[in-house]
Amino acid sequence: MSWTDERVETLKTMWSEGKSASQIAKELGGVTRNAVIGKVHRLGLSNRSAPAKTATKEEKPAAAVAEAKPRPAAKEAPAKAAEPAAEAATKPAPQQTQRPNKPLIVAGQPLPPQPSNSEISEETRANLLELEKKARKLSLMQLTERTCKWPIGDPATEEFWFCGHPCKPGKPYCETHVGVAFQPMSSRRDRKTASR
DNA sequence: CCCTGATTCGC
DNA sequence: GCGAATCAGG
Repeated sequence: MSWTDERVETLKTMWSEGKSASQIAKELGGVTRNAVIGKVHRLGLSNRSAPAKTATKEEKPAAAVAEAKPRPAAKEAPAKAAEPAAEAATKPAPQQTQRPNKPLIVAGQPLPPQPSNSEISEETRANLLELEKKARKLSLMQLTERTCKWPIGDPATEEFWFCGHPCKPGKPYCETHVGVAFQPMSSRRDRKTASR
C-alpha cells in the first residue's frame, strides 16, 4: 500500500480526531501503526495539541535544544528539529468553547443492550454490581478489541464509562457481561406450565 | 500483558 | 519517503 492522497487525508482526519495510530492503521488497512506514526511525523502533525498558537506572534525562544540526553541505545540525539514553518497548515479549530450539550454517544461502537432486560439471577446481579465497582472506567477512546465495552452509568452525565475488563475472546464483553448480554431467554422457566 | 506515541535507521 | 524495530511510557 502507498500513501495516496485519499489515505493521507483519512490519516489526517482521524489523527486530528484523536484516533490512535493503531485505529487509523486498521481503518486504512495494509499498514501498521508504525507506518501511521511514521507518516504522521513526516507530515509534521505529530502533536495534536496546540503548540503554536498566536499566529502573528514571535517565534519560539529557541534555546534549550541540543541536549545530550542519556541515550543508552542511541548514538546521537539531534533532538526534535522544531519546525516553525509548520503552522497555518493544521489549524482545525481555535477551541470551540461552545458546549451546548453533553457529549453524545458516538456511533460506530458496538454498544450493548442495557442490562435492564431479562431477569437476572440475584447472584449474577451481585456479580455485576461488584464488577461495576471494579470497572476500569475506560472512556470510549480507550476501548480496544480486547476491552469489555459494557457501558456503566448514564451517557448523559459524567458518570459514564465502560467496564474495560478483558474481553472474552471473540466477544465484545468480559466474561460476566457476556453472560448477561447473551442470555438466551428468560432465566425463568417457560411461560407455559410445562414445569409442573 | 495490554496499550500508546516517538525515534532511529536501513531500505 | 517508508516503516520495522526499538524505545519509553501508561
